[in-house]
Amino acid sequence: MCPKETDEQKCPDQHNSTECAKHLMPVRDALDMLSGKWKIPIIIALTYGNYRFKELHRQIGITPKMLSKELKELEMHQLVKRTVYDSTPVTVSYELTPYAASLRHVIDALRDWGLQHRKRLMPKSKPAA
Amino acid sequence: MCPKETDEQKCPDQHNSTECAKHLMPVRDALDMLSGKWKIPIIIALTYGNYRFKELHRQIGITPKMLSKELKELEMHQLVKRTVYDSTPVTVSYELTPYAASLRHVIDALRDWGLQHRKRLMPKSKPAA
DNA sequence: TATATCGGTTTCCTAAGAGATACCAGATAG
DNA sequence: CTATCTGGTATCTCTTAGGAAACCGATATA
Repeated sequence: MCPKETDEQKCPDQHNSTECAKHLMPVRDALDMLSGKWKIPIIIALTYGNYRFKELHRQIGITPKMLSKELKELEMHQLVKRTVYDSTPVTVSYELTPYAASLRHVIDALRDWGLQHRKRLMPKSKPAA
Repeated sequence: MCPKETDEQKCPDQHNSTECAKHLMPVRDALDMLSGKWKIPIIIALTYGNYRFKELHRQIGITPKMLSKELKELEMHQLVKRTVYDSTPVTVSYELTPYAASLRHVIDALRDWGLQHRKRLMPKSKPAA
């Protein structure tokens, strides 16, 4: 999101496109923050407490490369705080910032809709095997 | 989502992984329905009224291939209704189903968070140029 | 001296997402 | 007879997301 906003998306021509961008852009911003394979698992893991890098790596099964990338993004967006302890070997702890709590409502909305949608589309099949 | 659920995601080992999947899977489901470049633009366009295929194509600037794919998915998920009129040439109209209204709350939550997040991260820069 | 730990980074690779372009059949308008 | 409209498909290409594996320097343990 932040670096540049050349993201030119068109829209129905009832409304001019800046008007439309104003509707789309924030949704895109939020979605960019949550989509991808690992953001939600990481955030949910961190709601249960602080974790060190290798702990996250092992526990959610993400490769170090992805984990490093995702954590950097989350930190840039002020959702995660990174703390280095100069123990030996160094340990680095990751925790959610208080601001991250603001995502709660969004994630809840997603989960609620996802739950009822699954029920609607597969009424009697396997209940989350 | 629907076809198969082999999507094995791990999770912090405080909770067993089925427990954790129960948290993650619905969020994934919802996110799958909304992420990607075109779902939201299409849905928002259709909230302003019915559109024919070529109209959507021209107005939101999506290629026919992608549009076709996205509309099929939305229809499969009962969010969009497709109606064929045997005028000449045939016209096909797409509209949101009443069920699609259930997404309203989710999209609003995303937009609200996106708006305040943008303000937080870029307090005084360009206001959606 | 060898091995393991820590938090990453680097390189290589594949699969998926997405764009560009051409094309189709049927009918009508010029 | 040709061009144009419709709702799409098919093919080719490029870009991005993501995984696998090896590696790094510093330190501790065996």
